[in-house]
Amino acid sequence: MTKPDKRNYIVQSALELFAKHGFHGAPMTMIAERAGVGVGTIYLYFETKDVLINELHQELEEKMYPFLLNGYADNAPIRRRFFNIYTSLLRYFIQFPLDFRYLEQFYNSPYGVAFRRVKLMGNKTGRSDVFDELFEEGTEWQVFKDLPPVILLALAFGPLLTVARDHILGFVHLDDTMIDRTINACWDAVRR
Amino acid sequence: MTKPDKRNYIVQSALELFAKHGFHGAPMTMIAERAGVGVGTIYLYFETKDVLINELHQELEEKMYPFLLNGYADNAPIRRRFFNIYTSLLRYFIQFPLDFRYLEQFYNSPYGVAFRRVKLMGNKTGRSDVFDELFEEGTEWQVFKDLPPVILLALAFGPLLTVARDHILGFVHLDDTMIDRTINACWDAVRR
Amino acid sequence: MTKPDKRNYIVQSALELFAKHGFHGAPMTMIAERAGVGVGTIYLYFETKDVLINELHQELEEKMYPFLLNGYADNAPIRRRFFNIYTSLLRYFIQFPLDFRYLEQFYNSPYGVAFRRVKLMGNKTGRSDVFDELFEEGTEWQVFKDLPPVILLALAFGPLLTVARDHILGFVHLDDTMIDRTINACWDAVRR
Amino acid sequence: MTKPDKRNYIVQSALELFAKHGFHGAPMTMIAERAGVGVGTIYLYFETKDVLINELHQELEEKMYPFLLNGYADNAPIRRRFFNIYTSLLRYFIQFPLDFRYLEQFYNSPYGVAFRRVKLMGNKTGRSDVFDELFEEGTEWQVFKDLPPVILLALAFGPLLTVARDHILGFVHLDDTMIDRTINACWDAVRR
DNA sequence: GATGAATGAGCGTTCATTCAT
DNA sequence: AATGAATGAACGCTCATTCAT
Repeated sequence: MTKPDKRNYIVQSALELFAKHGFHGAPMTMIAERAGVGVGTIYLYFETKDVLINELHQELEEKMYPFLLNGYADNAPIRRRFFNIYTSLLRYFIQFPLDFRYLEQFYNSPYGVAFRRVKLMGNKTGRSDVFDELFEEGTEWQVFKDLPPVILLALAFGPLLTVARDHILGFVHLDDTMIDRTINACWDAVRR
Repeated sequence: MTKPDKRNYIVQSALELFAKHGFHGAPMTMIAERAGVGVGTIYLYFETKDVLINELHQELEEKMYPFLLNGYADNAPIRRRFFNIYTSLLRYFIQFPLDFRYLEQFYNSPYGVAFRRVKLMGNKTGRSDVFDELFEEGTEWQVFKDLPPVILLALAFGPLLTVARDHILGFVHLDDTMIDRTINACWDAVRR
Repeated sequence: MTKPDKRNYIVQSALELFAKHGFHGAPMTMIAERAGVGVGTIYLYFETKDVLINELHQELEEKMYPFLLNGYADNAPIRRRFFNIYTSLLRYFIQFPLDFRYLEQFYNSPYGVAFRRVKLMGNKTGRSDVFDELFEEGTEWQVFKDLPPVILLALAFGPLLTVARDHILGFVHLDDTMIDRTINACWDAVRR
Repeated sequence: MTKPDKRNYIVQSALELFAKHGFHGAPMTMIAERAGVGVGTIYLYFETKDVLINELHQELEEKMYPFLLNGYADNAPIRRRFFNIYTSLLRYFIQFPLDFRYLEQFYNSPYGVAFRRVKLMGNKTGRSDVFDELFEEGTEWQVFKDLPPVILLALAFGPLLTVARDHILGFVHLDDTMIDRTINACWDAVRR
């Protein structure tokens, strides 16, 4: 097992356990055991549990971003871009349910709130940029309803999160058709 | 202090502390202290901390239900009923941010998942009934899009949760106009 | 076992273990076990291990103080007072070797240094008062050598500490005669 | 870097860190880092941390010994020899506060107690020899009080340790005059 | 010889739960 | 019914020591 391997095993183990049991339901010892390393080893790569949680979030965002941008064209019509990116997002959630469950926990915790607060104040690089751009442009061209960006975002993001969770928990099954119809409904919500 | 009084103090204290600090950030001793009772007393009314968490949820739903149904008329047009109930819901969240924060945590935890699983399987009384009825009828009359009820629910619920949280966290301010526009957007999402 | 009993068992256990093994050689679990209580119980009486260490020191000083002042007369000649208090001190160390070993560790650690620093700056109540008085008066009356109080103190305290330790470790045996001769020698050191 | 160089860097680093932070406040990794070597390297030269601590003590004594004997003449009068050696000792402590702090910690720990026990039983070479000789001869010639050597030693050593510590901690300033007066006072303590 | 990533026993501390009063 | 002192398993984290390279 080479050095970066070990870090990956830890990250993967943490992802799975945090996703399944929540942050405080997954002790460091359990993460270490599942990763096949000693507890101390985790602390070679992550200063504290908090750091592990935050870096995991960052890695996930970095992994998700290119996934969302796949096939995305800056100059395509807004509607197309909307469909493209939200379909990608929902597919991503479905394809990587662990990531989704993790991110949900993250944003629903002091970690995520702190993160959003920072993000909404200073404008950081990362996921929101492309979403922000889309909504700004759509508002400017009067394609979208006259609502604050935060609410427009909520109208599209909110249902997707709910729907993805329901799918993962088995309460509904999202095939391609259903995904498309769902995104369509979100589009109806935001478009003028 | 009569018996049910004590129970109420405990419930209120638990609500506030869970809402503010999360389930594992609120020790039983702290709950007892704020409620003005001994720790042991809590265990007279609630077998374990888990039971307390679940019963708190149930009480909140029971409190919310009449609030939502205020002014609700079974025989009103579907659109009106939709606006009525979702506006009530969003107002409730805004008016009782503690309740909202609590419920959010609850549904975003193993407690809530278990609860929903039970609810969606067997047919329970409770909140979803009136929503279910609304969506069933709306689908039947072809007012709503041809989507599974779970997804229709998500299209209206999802944004409301997101938007309520953003309001409580101070990321956006929801006044009456904004609430109305938001519900309108949700209506656009579900209506055919 | 009544409530204050428990605290006493803890204090006694901590004293013995700190004296024998040093602060970091005596884990809280070991202290609890020897005291016949659960670990958590210690934390009912002492906020942290540091607090336990500091309160133990304070209790010891409070216990020692009346012991030193036994038979001490403010208006006796300086020489008599000197003999009285230093004989008492040495006897105390010999009679309570645990206390001595504990205090030695305490003053030889960041805890003790911090304590002395505070004491030498602001003038606190406690042990040093009577010693200080003695040296001030003795200097004023030109009974003592013309040296800073800190050094006069060292000339009497230093050998006593060394000698007490040697006695406790069994390197020398201090009977009454030997104690008297030792104090006499200290007197020769400080007197003009 | 030649082999003995590495050992020296380790020893120096250990001295500084033990002196500043105490034995258990100075992890092996920290010692290695400051020495500019790998942790494993320390274990090439010292079997365990305990061995490192003990060998460090031995090296310090070996360094101190010639320092004390500087200008010391076996055939000089006892008084002169006394002044010579104790002045040297106090100067050494002041000039090498790191050494002093280290030695203080050492003698105030199980390490030091074990060391002294061995020394007082068997007859070892080292520091005490010249002190022992001095006190034996002084007692024989009736220059010193009729006290066991251990106590005579304590009467001179004790104040010096206390006074050196107070100087290093900044509680008093020892210039040449003060050093001389202090040694004088010690002489008064031991001389008949 | 030299390294430093890896280890896991052991630390100080917390907190859901119990039970004698 | 009501209490809160008492408990100890379990937590996050540290660090002396090892060993493959």
